[in-house]
Amino acid sequence: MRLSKARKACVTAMMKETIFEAANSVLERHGANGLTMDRVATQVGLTTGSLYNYFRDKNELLQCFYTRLVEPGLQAIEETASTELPAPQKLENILRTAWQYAVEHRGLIRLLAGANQGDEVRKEVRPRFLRMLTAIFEQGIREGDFRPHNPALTGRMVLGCLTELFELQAEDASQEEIDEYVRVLIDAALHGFSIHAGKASKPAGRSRS
Amino acid sequence: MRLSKARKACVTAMMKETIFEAANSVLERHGANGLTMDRVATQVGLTTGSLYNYFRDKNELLQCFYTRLVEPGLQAIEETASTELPAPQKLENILRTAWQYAVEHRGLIRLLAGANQGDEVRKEVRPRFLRMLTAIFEQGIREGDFRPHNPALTGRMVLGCLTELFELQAEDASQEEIDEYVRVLIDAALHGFSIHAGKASKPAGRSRS
Amino acid sequence: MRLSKARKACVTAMMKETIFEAANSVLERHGANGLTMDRVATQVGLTTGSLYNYFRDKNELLQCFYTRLVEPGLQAIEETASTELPAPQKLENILRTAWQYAVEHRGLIRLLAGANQGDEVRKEVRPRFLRMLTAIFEQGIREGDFRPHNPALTGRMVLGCLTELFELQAEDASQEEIDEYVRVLIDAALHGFSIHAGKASKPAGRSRS
Amino acid sequence: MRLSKARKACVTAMMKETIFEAANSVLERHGANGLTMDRVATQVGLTTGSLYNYFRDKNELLQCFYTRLVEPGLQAIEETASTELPAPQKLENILRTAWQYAVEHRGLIRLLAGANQGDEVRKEVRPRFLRMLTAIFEQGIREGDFRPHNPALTGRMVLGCLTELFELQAEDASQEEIDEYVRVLIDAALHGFSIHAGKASKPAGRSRS
DNA sequence: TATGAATGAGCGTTCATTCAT
DNA sequence: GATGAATGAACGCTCATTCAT
Repeated sequence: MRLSKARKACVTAMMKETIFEAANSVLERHGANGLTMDRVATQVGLTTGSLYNYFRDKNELLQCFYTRLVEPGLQAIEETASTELPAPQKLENILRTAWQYAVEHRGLIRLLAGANQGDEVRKEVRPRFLRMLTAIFEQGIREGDFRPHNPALTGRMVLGCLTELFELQAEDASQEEIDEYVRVLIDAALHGFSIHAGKASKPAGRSRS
Repeated sequence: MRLSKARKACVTAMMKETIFEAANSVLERHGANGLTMDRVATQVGLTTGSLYNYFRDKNELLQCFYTRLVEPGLQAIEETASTELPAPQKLENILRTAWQYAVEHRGLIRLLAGANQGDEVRKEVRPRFLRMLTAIFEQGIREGDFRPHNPALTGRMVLGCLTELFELQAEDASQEEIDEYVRVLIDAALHGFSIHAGKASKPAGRSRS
Repeated sequence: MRLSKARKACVTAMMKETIFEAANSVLERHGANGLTMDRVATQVGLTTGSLYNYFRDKNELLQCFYTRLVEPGLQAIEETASTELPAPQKLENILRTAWQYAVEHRGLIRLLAGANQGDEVRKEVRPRFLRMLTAIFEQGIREGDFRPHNPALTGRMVLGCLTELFELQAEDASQEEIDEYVRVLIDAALHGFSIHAGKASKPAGRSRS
Repeated sequence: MRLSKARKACVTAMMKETIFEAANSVLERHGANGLTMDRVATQVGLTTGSLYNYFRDKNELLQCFYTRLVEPGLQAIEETASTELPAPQKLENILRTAWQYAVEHRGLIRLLAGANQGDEVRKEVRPRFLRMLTAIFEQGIREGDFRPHNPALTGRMVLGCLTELFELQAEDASQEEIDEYVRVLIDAALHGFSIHAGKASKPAGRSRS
């Protein structure tokens, strides 16, 4: 009896997972506004009504994206951000971690990009992300890695670039492209593109060819 | 007879314009998902059905955003881009022009930000914008203003930053904030934030004052 | 143009009336819980969605019962109650008026009897009716027509009897039966059924101590 | 084998009882329209599906209210009614018994008051109650306690007043109020409220014939 | 017999779209 | 051309009911 109860809970949890992944996949294919309970159900091979055995309502399913993806993702990233590394290194790590996340959960991005549906999720994610990036730029300035500037704005920029990174991935870019994107972004953040800029930092090689 | 025909065409065109502007205003107030034919009609002072005398369907109305806003906007920007200026200056001009556009057509941004509705429009705008930005970076590299790098990627980044600029405006940021954002962005593009960056090349202070 | 606008308003009003009557008839046939937008629509010969051209939502349609039936009905009855007649006569008039109303709007009663749907309506009607009946008994006591007693309770009783009157009508009772019911009710209110009633058998005080 | 069969039947019967009581309690808490199989199951500690081992469908469960509550209640009342007491006394006893019942089974009243759900139950209860009350009035008339009149109608009235009594209780009236209500009702039935108590108002005619 | 997962019909509601006038 | 009434598909959600295990 007790076993079966535990088993049930487990099965239910797995089902929630399955449904959630179905939602994710629907999200990937149809975007935030195309995320229909019906489509999700079909994707799992269920009827619409059955979903409600696992989620009280659509919102709870959506919340799931937050609980299962956003929250741990953000935490992972925030962990990265709370290391002792210098700001530029942190930035790179964060970008890579975020991108990694995006790769594994392609649907999430479309939800975050969506207009109506994931509003509550997005409302949470953006400012949190922004705060974190801002903090990193603050650190960079404080520690002398970055020139003084308004870190809230640069935080924003990186967020924008990150969004584009997701877009890149949505377009099925290769791993190499992604890698390069991150590299170039970090590089730009550090030295910009002015040719006079990195004289020393890029002693030879690329800069002149 | 021919005259009346011409007049008719003209009147129709004006009406389309009116409707389109109504849609724009609805977009501003209610966002992409709140853009219903009904609301548009009410805004113009027509009936829902009447709209279909001017636009085959909602999509065609949406297309209008492309024709009337995006297209001229892009053209303005592309003009800016086709001047003889050096790339960095172009970049700044473009950003300012784009931002100006966003200010004047707040609805457009909400459409582009929306998930489903303006998909086709967005599908057009992005690559074109991207191409242009890429070209500028190519120019900058060619002319020795920028270090060699993959310009398609930097174009993307700027596009991302631009999107954030729009977001900034959507949050009702002040003119000063916007200005600063653009300045910082240009600055970053040129020199990055590394404090060691231009050690010699930038002996004193900020690059842009 | 102006004419057509007026005409439209008129036509709309008539349609609302039609729909409302359909709702009424659905109510009669299927009871409060069977009052479906779909059924109403079918009854009118429309699609469900069309109803929403006339009523914002189901609740507004329900409100209509209050506005069109309950309110004027109660007002008519309250007018009856505010005349200069002695209480017993008022009582009779009220019962007759109420019954008249019930005859003309059979659905209303089922709504009032319903559990969920017409809750808001009923929440208004009962206390108002109760207050009125109570007032009449108060008057009757004050003017010496009725023996002193708790008029709130007798008000309740009459309300209960009235409900039964409606039930009677729901069972398709004949006019004669109804008439008799009212007569007997009035009679009972006045003299009760005790055969010894006025004899003097109750020289002092209450019958039951 | 036979024993186990009997035991089985017994266990089943007890389970039905349990479920029924759960339904009752759900009814009390959530009203007629809130009576869902799911809630009942939860209340018993079973699964929804299990209920169907004991009741073919929801209706059969509802029927149970008739068998277990209404039937014995009516029988108790009918017993009261079949005593040798004079009609007025019977009336009072019945009212008190009915009220007692209502107190003990608050759920039942909510079911009877509900619109759809308990329809079949109500369809049974009303006429039976009516018949009984009618019989009492017949007796009263026969034995000379009541003036001659149509007893079916007065039965109805008392039924209506009884319903209001239930309503009173649903509003959480105090025991005193209830008592007073019954007292006043009996009083009214006997003597009405006319202060002249019929002395002159009914000089001749009906009262004696 | 209990379970619990699944069903399917139904509800209220929205909205792009059509069409006779 | 404008109207406005009507449509129908879709959506989120509920709940009685079924059935393999």
